[in-house]
Amino acid sequence: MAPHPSGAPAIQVTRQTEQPFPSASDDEVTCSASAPPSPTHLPPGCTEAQASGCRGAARKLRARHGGRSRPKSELALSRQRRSRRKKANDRERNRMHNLNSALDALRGVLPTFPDDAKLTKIETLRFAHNYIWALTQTLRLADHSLFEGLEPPAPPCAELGSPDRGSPGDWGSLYSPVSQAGSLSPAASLEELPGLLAPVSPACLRPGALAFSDFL
DNA sequence: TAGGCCATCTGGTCCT
DNA sequence: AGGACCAGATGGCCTA
Repeated sequence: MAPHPSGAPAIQVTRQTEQPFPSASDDEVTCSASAPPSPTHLPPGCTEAQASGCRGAARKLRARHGGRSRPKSELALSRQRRSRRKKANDRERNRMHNLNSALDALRGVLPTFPDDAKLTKIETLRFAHNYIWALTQTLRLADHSLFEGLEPPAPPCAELGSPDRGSPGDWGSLYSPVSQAGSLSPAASLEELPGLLAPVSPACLRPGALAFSDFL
């Protein structure tokens, strides 16, 4: 594995993604910007308020430009549209890259074998969901045993999924050191997980006890 | 070759 | 107005 060599991966999911693109110098407004669902092309005659939907917008535009319309050539308009599209595409690509980075970070904190095939996106999300659920259950069981001063309960294999589905995708590394090292840091209380988890589920660590697919 | 996964483009909608 | 977000479309790559 070792996707995150040292320290927890920093997942920076910001509402406002950085924009490597300089602010546009667009100086003109096309009708389509404020018009109702209009396809790619500017409705012919739109700026002349022939179309009822664009009338208000056209008037506003004229007002903004001091009452003087600035007709643009078809060429200029299309060039402008292309430029905007290109910028939007760049932003979208960047956004998806950020999303994928976050997904990679998530993969990094999920326990997998080094030779495991990379989880797909949907697998990663499902795995994470079920993994969190399993950890929660384990913590709950550990709390129980602490309160009652008893031996830890039986290995919660049943809690972790269907027990007897050992398969090529065996998943004995659920509580492996690799999975614990620095990867569970987001929640401070989780730093004690290794100690809590270890005694609780020895039987589940047996190869074959847990199938990777149990968490998907 | 079919099917799954993915990246990218695109237009629409919502939000600031 | 411009950016973020979303979903649909499309094409490429890979594997069974």
